[in-house]
Amino acid sequence: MDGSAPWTTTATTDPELACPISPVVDIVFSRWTTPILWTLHAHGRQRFVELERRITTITPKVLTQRLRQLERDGLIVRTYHPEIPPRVEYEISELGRSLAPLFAHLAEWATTNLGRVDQARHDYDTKPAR
Amino acid sequence: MDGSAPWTTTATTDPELACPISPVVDIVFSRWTTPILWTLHAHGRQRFVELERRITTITPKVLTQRLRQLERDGLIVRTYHPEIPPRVEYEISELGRSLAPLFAHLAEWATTNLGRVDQARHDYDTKPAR
DNA sequence: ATAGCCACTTTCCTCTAGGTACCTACTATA
DNA sequence: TATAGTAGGTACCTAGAGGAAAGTGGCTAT
Repeated sequence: MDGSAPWTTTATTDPELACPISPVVDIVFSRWTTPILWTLHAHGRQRFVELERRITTITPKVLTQRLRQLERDGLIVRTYHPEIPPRVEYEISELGRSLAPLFAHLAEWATTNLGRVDQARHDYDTKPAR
Repeated sequence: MDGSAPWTTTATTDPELACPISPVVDIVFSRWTTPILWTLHAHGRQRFVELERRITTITPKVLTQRLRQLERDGLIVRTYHPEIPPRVEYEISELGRSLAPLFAHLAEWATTNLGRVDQARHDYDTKPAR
């Protein structure tokens, strides 16, 4: 590995993956994974119902599915307490925590540039003069 | 806006968007947008067929759809040359270029942590001891 | 005795991104 | 005449993600 920027390291070689970040996108940036990770990071260790209540529009089925996937990928840790009633707690793992600066970076980009995207969309839609 | 980290600025207020980066994810991280942006950044201004050849598995229909969306969002610029045969060139816009450090960051995370994800998956799959 | 809580699970349904395949108009080349 | 190249467009179809709603089991509170 040389010290050049990641941008320049990719040749045309890879057949399907012309893009080294596609795998990360699959793992981290599906529709519900970012809200879950974000909520977990923002509010710390939480139970199922807490997540359900904070991410108001998610259904329990999908929440379970995403949590299982995130657990399998090692991004969160699930702790089961065999009490009555059962108690389960979810928290971000060390690996998941390593995404924090990335998310912060993303949030920063959002605050400064989301307006430009809206503007671009408006411009595109209001001048159909080809 | 105070100077606190983006992480801490989100309360439970937002109904659907418990997560400020969801909009960015919708715009930038769909299945084909990252390979397209990556390829455009890595190889500079390109024509339709060049993109098609580099992102080997994409179909022309989808490539058109994604390019249109990226153009509308202001992330790329499309230049039409009314020649014979017609020539069209795509390149990253300034707004799109502002994503570069983010992508580099992502690529870096991928190289250092993707192996851990694989390991976590393997661990999860090979110890069904609940 | 009924209702409720928790953490899901199950079934069924919808919706859309993406895939397949073929088409357009024009020209250069063989 | 036929083929290839260019930048797509169009119609049809499939698969998978996600939504809606109800159920489960064990206990507790009223």
